[in-house]
Amino acid sequence: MTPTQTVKALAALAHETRLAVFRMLVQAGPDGLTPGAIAETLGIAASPLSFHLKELSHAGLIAARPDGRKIYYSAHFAAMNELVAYLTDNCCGGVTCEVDTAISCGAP
Amino acid sequence: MTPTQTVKALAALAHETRLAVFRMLVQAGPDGLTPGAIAETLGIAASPLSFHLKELSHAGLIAARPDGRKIYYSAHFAAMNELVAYLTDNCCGGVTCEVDTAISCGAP
DNA sequence: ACTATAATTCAACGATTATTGAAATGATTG
DNA sequence: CAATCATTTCAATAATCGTTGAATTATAGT
Repeated sequence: MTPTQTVKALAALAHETRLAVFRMLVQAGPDGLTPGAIAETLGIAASPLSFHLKELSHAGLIAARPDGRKIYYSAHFAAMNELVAYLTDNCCGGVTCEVDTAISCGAP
Repeated sequence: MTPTQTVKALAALAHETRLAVFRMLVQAGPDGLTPGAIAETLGIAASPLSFHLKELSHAGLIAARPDGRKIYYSAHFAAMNELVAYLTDNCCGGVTCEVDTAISCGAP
């Protein structure tokens, strides 16, 4: 993961609505949720949600899976994992520092 | 950690220079680094670095420890830990999902 | 006290980002 | 094929963020 990609991902999460959306998707698991369901739960309009989903998608943090006229968005757990790993990489120079950032979600 | 605090922390990290600074401090460990050392390594001017250090500090991600006319900045590992925990909280609804986000840095 | 060093502060300009509501796309249903 | 539902796109406005360079504080050494 390049610094630029990491900055993109962090910027995507650095917004109250998008952070809430991402957490919803993380908690929802691999099946994901539709924009309609998210909008209803968070009480926001469809238009801004679509904008935020695109931001998260662009940052590689979520994936879209069309199904009929619905679209299921789900968290991209590998990307989340890499993001965390990037932040904690070579923590304390690798000395006197135990880091465990393994995150295993979704696919077995 | 509140959503607002989390957004602040993520926004602080969502910048190329600040991300590089934070990673330097994470790798440097509890002793930290001075702005002078950071500025020289990253090849940036003192003024913008000071601005970015303040941002990181405001977000609670780093701490300042004055020593004479130098100031040592160090990563606040607990905050990093909480940030990661917030992102992965209740991952997949806690079902069929193994998450381990323990990060132990600094003090033995 | 005087000078040099370490770091911060300030104001102003330019650039990026978020929000709004209306209109458009695309796919099912009757 | 027309109606409807889910979602996206668009343009304009408002708000926020980052950079610059000069001026400022505070400490250390002579």
